[in-house]
Amino acid sequence: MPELPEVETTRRGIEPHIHQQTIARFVVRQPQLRWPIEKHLTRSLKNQVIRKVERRAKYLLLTLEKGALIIHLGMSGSLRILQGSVPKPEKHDHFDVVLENGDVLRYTDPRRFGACVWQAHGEASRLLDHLGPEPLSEDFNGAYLYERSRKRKGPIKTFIMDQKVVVGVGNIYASEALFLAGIRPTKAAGSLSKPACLKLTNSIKTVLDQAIQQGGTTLKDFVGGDGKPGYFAQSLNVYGRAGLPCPACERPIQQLVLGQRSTFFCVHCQKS
DNA sequence: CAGCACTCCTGTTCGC
DNA sequence: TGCGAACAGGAGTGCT
Repeated sequence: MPELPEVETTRRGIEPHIHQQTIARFVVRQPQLRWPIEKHLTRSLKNQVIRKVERRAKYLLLTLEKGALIIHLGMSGSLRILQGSVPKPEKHDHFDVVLENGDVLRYTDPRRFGACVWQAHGEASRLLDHLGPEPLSEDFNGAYLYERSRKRKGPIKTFIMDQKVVVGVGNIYASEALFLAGIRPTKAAGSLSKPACLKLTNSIKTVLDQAIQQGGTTLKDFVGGDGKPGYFAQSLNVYGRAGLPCPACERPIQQLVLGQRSTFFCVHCQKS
């Protein structure tokens, strides 16, 4: 399921192929994603040049001349570059961005939790407006997390998954970062000490960095822009490993539900 | 504002 | 073996 590292992996994979390329056609086969794909895009994207390929949180931003195409991969989405003889679209291939040079950027998303929305230049973005800092930026640090979390009674795991607090930390990496920091996921966010906040921000950065370097985590069907899977799954310490031995102390990993999300941790290694 | 629960969807896994 | 139920999950939305 695409979290920040998977989205960044995708961005890096497609960027060299689509940057400064002109869109010849935008073909929509299934407009019913999280929000319907606007019909006018089929006409209006035509002939526009892709000026920038960026990422904000888990959103991919293709900046064109008149605005930006905001793409979210949801939990089962992927984007691939197709070159040469383009294979026939399959069941869940919902749209294609066809370039003038014949290459195709194809969006696939079985569960259709993803999105593709148009953002005209100058318009305020409902989607991007209220997002917290990027986890890998200097704005996200121990002091920031400490300050933001004061008086918050909810569990720290839920807190760091709140996109208004910090973006891009999804269910997998939240569990992994808390393991690395030795912090119990259930601990009230507001009760973390300053050093714990510093440790946690560093752990989040470390986990995300490593995942990006390994091309993301492929649990089921994630593929990067080049169609290849990620390799971070083999680096997971706790996620999805309920009952299996903790990599550090060999006691069984525990599982519980926080904020309606499965949460994994080690009772022995995550005491603070 | 904080903190929930609900919602979208389909592939996979589980229980009988 | 086959069937339906349960589960997974990002994050916007709406309610208390």
